[in-house]
Amino acid sequence: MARRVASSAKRATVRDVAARAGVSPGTVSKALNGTGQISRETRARIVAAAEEIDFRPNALARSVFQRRSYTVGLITTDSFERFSVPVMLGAEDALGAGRISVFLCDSRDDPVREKHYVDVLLGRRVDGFIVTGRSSNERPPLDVSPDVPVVYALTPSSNPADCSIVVDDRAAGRVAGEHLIRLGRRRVGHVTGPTWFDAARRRASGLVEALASANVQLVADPLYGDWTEAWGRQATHILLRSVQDIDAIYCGSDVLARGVADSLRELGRRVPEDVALIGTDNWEFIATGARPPLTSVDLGLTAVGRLAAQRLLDAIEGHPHSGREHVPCHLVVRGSTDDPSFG
Amino acid sequence: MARRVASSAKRATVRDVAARAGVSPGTVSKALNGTGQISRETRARIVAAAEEIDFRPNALARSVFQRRSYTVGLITTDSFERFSVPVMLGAEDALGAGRISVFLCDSRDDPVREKHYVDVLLGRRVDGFIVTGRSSNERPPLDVSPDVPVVYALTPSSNPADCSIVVDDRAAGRVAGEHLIRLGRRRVGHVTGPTWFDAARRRASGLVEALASANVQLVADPLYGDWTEAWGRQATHILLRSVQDIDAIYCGSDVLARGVADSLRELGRRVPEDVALIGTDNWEFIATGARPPLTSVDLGLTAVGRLAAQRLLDAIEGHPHSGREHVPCHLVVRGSTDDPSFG
DNA sequence: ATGAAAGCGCTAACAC
DNA sequence: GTGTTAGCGCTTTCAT
Repeated sequence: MARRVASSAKRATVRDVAARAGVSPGTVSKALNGTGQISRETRARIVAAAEEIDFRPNALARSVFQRRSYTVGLITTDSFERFSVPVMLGAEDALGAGRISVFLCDSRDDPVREKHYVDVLLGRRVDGFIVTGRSSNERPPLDVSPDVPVVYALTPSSNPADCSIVVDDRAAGRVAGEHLIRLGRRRVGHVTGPTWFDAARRRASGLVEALASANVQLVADPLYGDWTEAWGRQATHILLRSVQDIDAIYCGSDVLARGVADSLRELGRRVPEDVALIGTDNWEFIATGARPPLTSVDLGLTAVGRLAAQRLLDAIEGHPHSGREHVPCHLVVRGSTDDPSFG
Repeated sequence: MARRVASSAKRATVRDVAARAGVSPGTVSKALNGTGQISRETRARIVAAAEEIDFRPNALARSVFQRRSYTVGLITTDSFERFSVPVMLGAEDALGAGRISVFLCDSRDDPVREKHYVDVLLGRRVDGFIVTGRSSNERPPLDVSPDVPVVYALTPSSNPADCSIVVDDRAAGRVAGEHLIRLGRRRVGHVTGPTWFDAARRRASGLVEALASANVQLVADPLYGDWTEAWGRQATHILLRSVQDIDAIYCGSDVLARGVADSLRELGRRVPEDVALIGTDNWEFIATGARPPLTSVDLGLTAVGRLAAQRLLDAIEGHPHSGREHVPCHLVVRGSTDDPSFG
């Protein structure tokens, strides 16, 4: 007693149930799992006995010889920030529905921590891993034997053969551009994050592409900066100073778009009447809090997580996927492009 | 072969190591765990053999008879939003350091889902649970047998005997009030969230208390509304219309404070020169993005998670804690109260 | 339809 | 020091 820690209170086992129901342990197993042939009556007796003593089969013992734990490791390099969270949510949701439990690991972008987590979880015999992070930039593959399924979500593996589920940044830019063209805007500017974010460059090229289809060019080179409201404000000043008749701005993030919206208002331009404004991420909180609420491209982060989970389950079942897969994005229209006077 | 799914590739066992090192399985166990007496030489041989075949002990098998899994369940009622995330981060951090793995569960505030998760994790023989949520409001206790340790983080159990780690909302209001008094402000207003948030009411009373110590009263009743920027803006108009010489506003959240800051600027009041402004939460992103950056009360959410983990570990070791424990908050001073001209 | 026995991978107690 | 044995809780042949 004194040698046992508090948590290890003995719980009911198949043997207890067997004794109570007057059968053998093997029979209990069959009855409760629906395997083998059991008479209707004994099964009822066994089920009753199990409930009476609150029997809960020990999943660990089962996993030992099933060679499967029905658990997966979810590794985020990025202290679950704004972007990894929806991904994790989607993954957890999809896995939980399949009765798979999820181990949460925050590697903090530290390879040593990551290795540690992988080792521990391998010891726990996880069936696979989902790896996620902050950006669309590539990351080195997880260092595990090839027979352990791994799916990368949001942040793809640098090995193109690995299964990676990512957002479609290029399409995001395109969707924004097409919307602006549809609205009849022709003097379009672009404000975004740092050039070393693949996402920023891809969104820009998607935008350029969409505009080109309508024979429109950006009024100025994309303004690359950092992902802050302050840069959004500053970039607006730069843009308006150099371009007189700008009538639309697409931003690489909602945060940037907020900064832009604030500066536009202060400079006397009306949104959307004078300048239509589109953000990216569809971060509810930011988009709806802005004045006016922001039209934004939703990248489908939750769907990324959900799909990653699906692909991982497939791989675990022996049907691995390979290569990168893009999740479609979609536009969410709000006041910053939806001019009520045109309604 | 065909009957095995991909993930169940056979991994090395103690027996394999034993064969390779020319010893018995029992000896391998002792050598690798540092138990029993083993000659320096054989141990070296065993360790070498283990590494050669990449042996990783099966934690599940070990847990079966150790009656401990070294895992805990982390249940959030709240799709890890802004408030639960730092808590979870802190918990994961503290537990990971103690070689405990964390199961992530998003109950979405649905009792049925919660029960499901608890059942599954009990089957996995978790050593305990941490339960977290969005608000400071009480929640019903988790429905598990009393010998399973549970710690509530952020959202306390309605049973006061349960171990709950919470933020100190009253102190938050007090800290803000004391800071304003120290700055020489005497005409203080308060804008906050809905009355049915315990946190809102407690912060208000803490503020009132601090002001009272300096013989100061609020210039108007606290303005209760919702936790949005829009309400922050609206409340500012209300306040300024009814009170002429207001010189400070404390807000129940940073989001509210942002709305207030925007309206103050637009109404021609300078922050902090004319009106000092304090928010709550210290949400980096919001606080630093505001103009000027917001002074804010940091509630210590990460510390809540970390402490909850610590308390849970204690309980698992047989030293349960009982009752509510408050984590101290602290003020983070930024431009909205820090008038450079007084520097 | 049910029971007995063997075994998953690991460790602890007891021999030698 | 090291090997042998038994057993954690569960499942799965194989008898009966």
